[in-house]
Amino acid sequence: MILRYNTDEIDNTIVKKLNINARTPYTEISKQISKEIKPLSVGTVHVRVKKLEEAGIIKGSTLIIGYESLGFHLIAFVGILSDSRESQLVKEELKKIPNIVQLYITSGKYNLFCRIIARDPSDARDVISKIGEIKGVLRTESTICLEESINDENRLLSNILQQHQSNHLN
Amino acid sequence: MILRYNTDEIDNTIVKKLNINARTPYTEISKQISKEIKPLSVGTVHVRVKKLEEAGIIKGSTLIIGYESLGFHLIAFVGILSDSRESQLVKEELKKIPNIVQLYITSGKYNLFCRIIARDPSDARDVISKIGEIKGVLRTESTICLEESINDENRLLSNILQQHQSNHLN
DNA sequence: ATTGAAAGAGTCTCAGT
DNA sequence: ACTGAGACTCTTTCAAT
Repeated sequence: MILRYNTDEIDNTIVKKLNINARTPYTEISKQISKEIKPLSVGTVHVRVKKLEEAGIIKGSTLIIGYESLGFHLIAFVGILSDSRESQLVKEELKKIPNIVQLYITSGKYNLFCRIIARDPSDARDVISKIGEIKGVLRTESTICLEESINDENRLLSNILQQHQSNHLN
Repeated sequence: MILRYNTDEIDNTIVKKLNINARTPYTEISKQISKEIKPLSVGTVHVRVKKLEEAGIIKGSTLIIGYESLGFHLIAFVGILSDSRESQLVKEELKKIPNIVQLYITSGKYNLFCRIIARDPSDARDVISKIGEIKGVLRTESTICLEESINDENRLLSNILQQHQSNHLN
């Protein structure tokens, strides 16, 4: 259940700092906010983080992994056209492929659209073939990435939070 | 500088646990590995995390943000065809749009390919118009997402790490 | 590379405001 | 909603192995 919640400048600062480093100690957040905005105790930082979690704004924390360091150098986008009667089945088969890191049901040219991470062009070809061989998949169209310019899901965050309040939802 | 580094089962377990929750205490990781694999002190967990960071495998940690809770309900992929002589300029202009959370230079049908997060269809339309109005952009093609099935950059991780070693790089 | 210990730092809760 | 204090837990370093 997502609760209504209006964020203020203090929440925004907390989220921004934790977004840069999820292990930032709350004591340090408290110190910095006390200096930059207004005096704030550690206990309050703690309570605020809890509320942001309860509101569904902070869903958790995770590592930023260097896939390059692990030998994965290739990213591609794959549009999939599938038999609409088989779409549920196709989706389940796609979920079995670990290289698919994003998968969306889409409107427009394709029914499904995904982003894959692969070791190299040959590995990518294997993954794309595997997608093409799924029963119900009619056609795929791939876009190979040559260079990553932006990859940061939370890039929007500082812009949203500059508005000093979140939307009201239920 | 990325160093050569071979991960073992212990590194893999550390990465997996931190990936699920970046704030997992090292003491707890140490306890769990001691139970599941072999006795391991907290100090060693600490040293191993540091090495994984130095090797570029752990690049940092971040929050998982609930964009739905913040009023952002729409994801779209946008393929961009641009005048190749202006591509550097187009890229710089695209970087100014905060809704673009992924941006790649690509080969194939498009020169550039991006993924955007927007509040709603009308907001998405504004973002896509803004992209289309950039000098040097010839054409865009959008794919609107109806449903998110997978969105987890680190989904690959458990599969890679099951192999119990990383690739050798420099 | 790993340990165990120790000092310092951080977490988390709660009674009081 | 915030604070400050207290008990507990975690981090981080390091000499020893």
